[in-house]
Amino acid sequence: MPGQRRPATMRDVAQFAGVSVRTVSNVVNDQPYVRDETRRAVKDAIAALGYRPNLIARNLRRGSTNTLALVLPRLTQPYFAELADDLLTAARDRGYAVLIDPTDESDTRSVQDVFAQLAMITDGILVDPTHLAGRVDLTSLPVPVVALTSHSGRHGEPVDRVAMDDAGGARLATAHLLESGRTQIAAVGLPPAAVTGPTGRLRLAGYLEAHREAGIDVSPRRLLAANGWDPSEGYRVMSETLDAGIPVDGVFAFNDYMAMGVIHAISAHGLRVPEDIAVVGFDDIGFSQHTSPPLTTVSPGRRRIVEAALDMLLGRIDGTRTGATEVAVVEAELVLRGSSVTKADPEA
Amino acid sequence: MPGQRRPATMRDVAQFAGVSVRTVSNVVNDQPYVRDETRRAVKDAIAALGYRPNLIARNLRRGSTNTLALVLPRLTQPYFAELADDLLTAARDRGYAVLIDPTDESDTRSVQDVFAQLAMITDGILVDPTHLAGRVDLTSLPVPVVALTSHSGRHGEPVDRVAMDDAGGARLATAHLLESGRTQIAAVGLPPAAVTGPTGRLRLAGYLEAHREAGIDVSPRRLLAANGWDPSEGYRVMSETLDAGIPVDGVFAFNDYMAMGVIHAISAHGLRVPEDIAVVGFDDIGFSQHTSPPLTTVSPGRRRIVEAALDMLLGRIDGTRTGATEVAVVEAELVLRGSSVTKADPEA
DNA sequence: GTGAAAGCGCTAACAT
DNA sequence: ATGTTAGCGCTTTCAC
Repeated sequence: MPGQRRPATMRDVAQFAGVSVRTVSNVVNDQPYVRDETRRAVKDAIAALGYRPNLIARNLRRGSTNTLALVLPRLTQPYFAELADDLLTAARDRGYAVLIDPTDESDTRSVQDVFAQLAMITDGILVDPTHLAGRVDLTSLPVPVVALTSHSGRHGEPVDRVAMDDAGGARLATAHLLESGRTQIAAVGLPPAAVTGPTGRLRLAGYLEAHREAGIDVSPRRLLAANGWDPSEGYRVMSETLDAGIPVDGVFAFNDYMAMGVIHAISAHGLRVPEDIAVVGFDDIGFSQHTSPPLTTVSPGRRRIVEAALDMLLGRIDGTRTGATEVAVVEAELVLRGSSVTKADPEA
Repeated sequence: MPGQRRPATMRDVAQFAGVSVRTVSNVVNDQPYVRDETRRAVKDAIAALGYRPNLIARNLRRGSTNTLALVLPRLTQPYFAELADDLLTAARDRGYAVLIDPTDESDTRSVQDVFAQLAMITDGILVDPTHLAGRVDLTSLPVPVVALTSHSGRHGEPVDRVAMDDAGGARLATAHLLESGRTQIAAVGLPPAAVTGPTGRLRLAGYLEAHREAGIDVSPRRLLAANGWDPSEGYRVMSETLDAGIPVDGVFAFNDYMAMGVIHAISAHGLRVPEDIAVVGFDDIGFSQHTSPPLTTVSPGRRRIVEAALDMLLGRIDGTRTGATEVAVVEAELVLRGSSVTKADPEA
């Protein structure tokens, strides 16, 4: 345990420099009204004493902490890890620290308490609310909240939010499979996936809509439920389907992570991707470029989502954004890769 | 912007309950010396006013924040994401919030400042120091620090640390390949990988040692440098090697994430894993169970690393751990999967 | 068992 | 342009 000496306070600096604390504060906070000479003396004193302003005291006084909270289920979902990474970097570049709070099922705390606590120690909260469905009232917190949600299309939302276009993206993915001649397309990731919520419903809706537009029937045997959106479930569900002899020539997995397991199951059954079964995922996580074959997927525009959400939140915090809650929808994009397009068939 | 009313303070509660703030504080902090009757009255007042103790004020007074910091390069590396996830959960279960600070090359802040700031707003810091090599002095911070490092074998470390057994794990991985009859084993991930540092050196050392023990020569043509430990580099490096016609029948990739790219490159060249080339990675990230084929890898004992580090750090914080710095080494384990073992050949 | 009051280190209103 | 001081909301020493 080093650094034993009591850290220098503002008073120490003032005394050392022969000025008042007021002046030290002015210098530390780059206030204009300080003579250059005085400023210099104070800076010297600061350097001499190794003074650093106590941020907790500043927080108490100012009532703000320069910290944001990010609430999400688990970082083990690569999409969330990459989302968090983007946010961490973006927030850091704007001078904010980020507290990440994992609130999945293993969490025994009261969700409302969690938010109340976070509200007290941060200036604003970003939250992926899908897994909290209704267990928390985000409207009565003392700090602004921006939700990162699915695009439900509803209006008059209780909090600001940035939505990805789940249904639109799913439609793109499915239409792409249909256009390349696939007609027996499995959808992987329906409820009872504990944490699916609206996201799963919307991606299913996009899948259905694409079929409707193409005039192709959907078989309930190819609507596959998963208990969680991870590779093991993708693997299990796909294996069972193939074992059952259900014909499948394409798969739309509701996320990339599951798609990994799907591809694994397909090759374990001696079938080829994409020749026998084409696979498309959702999320465009980093891995997807380097599966074998690389995964065609829907990019939800993660970067833009983070930027938009941060803009909204900081706008609320500094008061430049006022008035009714806003909803921003970020468009999804199809990223074509080898898992859905054969080399001989790059017609897309 | 809801919740307009000024939050109730301890004084409000005291007044409402007809007691002094001292008593309210006693009740809030579960101090013994309060009459049951009084306690009840205070609790009622708290409920009636919706009082919540102001954590910032408490922090200032107590000089502690119940928050830890985790400093690492990027969450885009799945190993770090999973490490962070483990820590977040473990810390949450012990009543600590976690601030994650990404400090990679894109960071323009002074590393020393970053730590000084974090030290001010947290009770302790966990850091993966490999990417900070020497740019920071962790010994003179006002809070305890525990480093999550490679096992260099050195003693008299300046800070507590928990090390994974890089060299031992790499030896296991390589020995496994050699024992299954591979003799032309590429090592993927040598410097100049910007962020490699000791980790890469140690994993290389294990690779070399296994060869020495087996009496098999190492060809420098199969020591492959990477610019970063991600799939695209694994892909590039492996492709170039195969294109150059360098004979390879096994690969030890210094992490799983690169191994994804390696496998991709191998199949893109029309070769099979493991029949033509066996592949082993390092980290045992979640994905590795569901690549095609599943990836044999070295599990560094991530969970145990996190638990040990948290124990150390909290021990220093609450003073139950004192004295000289400690080093804990967590043993690595080989996890056998399909990328190194053919079905016909499960001799391991 | 409870009350009064000091003070954590800072910011900013009020002085001059 | 700078000094003096109140007070952010809490914990805790000191009284009783």
